[in-house]
Amino acid sequence: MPPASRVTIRDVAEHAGVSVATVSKVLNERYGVAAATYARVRAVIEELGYEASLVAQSLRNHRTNVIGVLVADLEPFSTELLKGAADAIRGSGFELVVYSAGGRTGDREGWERRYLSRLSGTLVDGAILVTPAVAHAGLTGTPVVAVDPHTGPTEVPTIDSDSLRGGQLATEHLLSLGHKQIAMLTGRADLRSAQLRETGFRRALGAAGLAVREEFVVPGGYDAVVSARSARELLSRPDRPTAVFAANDLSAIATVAVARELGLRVPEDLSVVGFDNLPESALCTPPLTTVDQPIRQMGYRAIVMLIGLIGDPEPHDRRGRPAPVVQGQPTHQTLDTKLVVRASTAAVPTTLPSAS
Amino acid sequence: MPPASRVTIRDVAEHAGVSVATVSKVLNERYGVAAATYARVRAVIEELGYEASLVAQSLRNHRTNVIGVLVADLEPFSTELLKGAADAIRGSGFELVVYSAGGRTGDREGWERRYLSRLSGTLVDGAILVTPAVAHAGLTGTPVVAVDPHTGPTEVPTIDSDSLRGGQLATEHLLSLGHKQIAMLTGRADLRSAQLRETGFRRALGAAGLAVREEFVVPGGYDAVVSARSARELLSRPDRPTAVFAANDLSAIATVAVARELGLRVPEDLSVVGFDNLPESALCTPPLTTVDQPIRQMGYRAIVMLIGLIGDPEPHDRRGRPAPVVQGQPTHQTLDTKLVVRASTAAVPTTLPSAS
DNA sequence: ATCGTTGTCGATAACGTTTTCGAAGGTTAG
DNA sequence: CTAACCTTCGAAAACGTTATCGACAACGAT
Repeated sequence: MPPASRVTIRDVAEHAGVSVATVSKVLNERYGVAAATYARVRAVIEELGYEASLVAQSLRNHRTNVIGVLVADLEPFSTELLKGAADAIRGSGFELVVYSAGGRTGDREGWERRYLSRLSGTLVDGAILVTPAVAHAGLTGTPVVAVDPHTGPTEVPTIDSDSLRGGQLATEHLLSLGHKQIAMLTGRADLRSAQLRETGFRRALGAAGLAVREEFVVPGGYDAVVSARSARELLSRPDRPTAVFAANDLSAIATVAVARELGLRVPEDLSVVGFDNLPESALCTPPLTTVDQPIRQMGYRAIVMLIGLIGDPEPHDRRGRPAPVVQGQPTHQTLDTKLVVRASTAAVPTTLPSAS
Repeated sequence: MPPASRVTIRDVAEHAGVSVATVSKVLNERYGVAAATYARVRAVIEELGYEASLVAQSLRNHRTNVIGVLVADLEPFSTELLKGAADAIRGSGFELVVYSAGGRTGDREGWERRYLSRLSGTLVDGAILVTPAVAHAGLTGTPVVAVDPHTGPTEVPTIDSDSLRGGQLATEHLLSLGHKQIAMLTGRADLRSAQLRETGFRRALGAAGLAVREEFVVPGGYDAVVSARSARELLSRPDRPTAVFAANDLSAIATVAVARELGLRVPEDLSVVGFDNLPESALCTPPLTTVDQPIRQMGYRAIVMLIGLIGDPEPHDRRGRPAPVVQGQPTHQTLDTKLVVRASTAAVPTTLPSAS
């Protein structure tokens, strides 16, 4: 019982009276070891409690079996996504490292760039970028998939959801309730999803023959505190809107809080619809009408896609068996969004709230 | 621009006209390299965009700078803890791997055992066990700290919160509101925290001169679905309790849902107090009275303690400087709990609810 | 001149694996 | 009996680092 030094493949080899090469072969189920030897080595492995060093294997194999997830912060969206990723990782033979930048939103870009570059010669076989800010220019050959990517054209494999349609659904719902003065809290300006939700909003209004009042589309930044600030201004106006579409649930919840604080009842005096369908949005008061986005699914798909991109290690000589070559799955996936109506929206009051 | 093969320390050495030994020295800021050489090598590193291979370093140094967090599932508690851990990890030079067993609660013990054994010869320098089920018998010399550990005596360094006092606080709060028929949904039987919350409950009742009705303490398992089942039975009784103390917020929220479903109003007909103070417990309807447990803090402290246990790598020859030896910090920490009163509890109705 | 001393640097042996490739022995075919 | 093959195995070269330790030069002091 040597508690100090780890038991290595050499120890196993000596105890079994074979070479390390042979031990390695039985470990990897390679062809060319006699049944008797195989059994003996297996027994010694069991007896010594040997576990191969992942580090040494990685060095030799150029593959760590680790996937990195880069999130700016562990807010509800990332958290939910992480669950899906964890589901997908299970049994895949990969591990999950979580890189979180943490509170400081200022140097988000710098932080991402730094990690992206480190990513080159380092721990992970591939990475998932959650709501990334950077264009990830000149990446290092390490496979990457982005979830809800930044705006602008990108060659990076991507998972997102149908934000355009989602934005339309939300807005149409409000319109169908009779609302005409509808405001929007937009999302993080650098993300494509935010842009699309806003276009969805504008299109729906346009289709209904309504002009958008630019002073009614205010920044929310996918963030609770900036949303609260904008909501306060918006709802303090004498000609305040009767409904607001928030670009995500965090913003919507913040809006509800501000409304309550200003003495407005939701949904009687103000309808609010969010976007995301976080678990907490069903719990809050009132339960939030929102656009469902299959976040866990997105995390799951992202991992699956990434693993596909990483590919199998060369099957080598294990008695023939040509590599299956499963290439060719699509490199962009957009998942469906749908409206879920709960209690934060209601028909516009017949008596207009003091507007003209 | 060779996009294929990574740039290695040898490349840098050649470009700079020095040996790999020298490059390694400048990388690690070792003593004994001339200023001119240092600058030249640094320049080449920059130019080539060289990043040292963490894998090779790990192999050589016997240290991976990775910390593992083992969670059974990514429920709110683990998630919150993870945030604290992520905060603490930042700038520490370590990375965080998350191992999640996932839904399947059946083989929890088997899963833990498996990972614990793998942990021996593997990726991480240390690990954090969140609500572990196993005694982690004969661990491998890898430092480990447990958060909210299993019952029974344990030598493992531990972080938890004062569940005993928390249980008492919750119960005393209900008592002070005039409740006499108080039920409890217990937690996961294998966890010390669950046991202590129950003792706190019993002690408080005892101190108030009330006998505990054993049919009122029912299993909740820290789990929403088993709690819901127990709550349904409990609240269907003709002599149902007027208040219930749930061992965690998940159970409390489930109880509220069941109550609503049975036509009981919370808090008018039934008071509910939880335990954890999850973020969502402030959002739900009604906002939950609960015992606050500083979960993020616990995650933070766990990482700090673990890093302390791992210790600095030998400082070697970087020009003297004896190792500081920061040993001796306590190996068990119990954080304070406190009651936060919100809207799910109220005074017991003066007219008894049809009981004798 | 000679002898330490000091300052720089590089060859090299690890770290724990996996894979190649050739050697040794056994079997079968001619 | 020889040639060809197949099976089983081990020696050794990688993989990309870091630490040791000796070589070598320059220099001041005797």
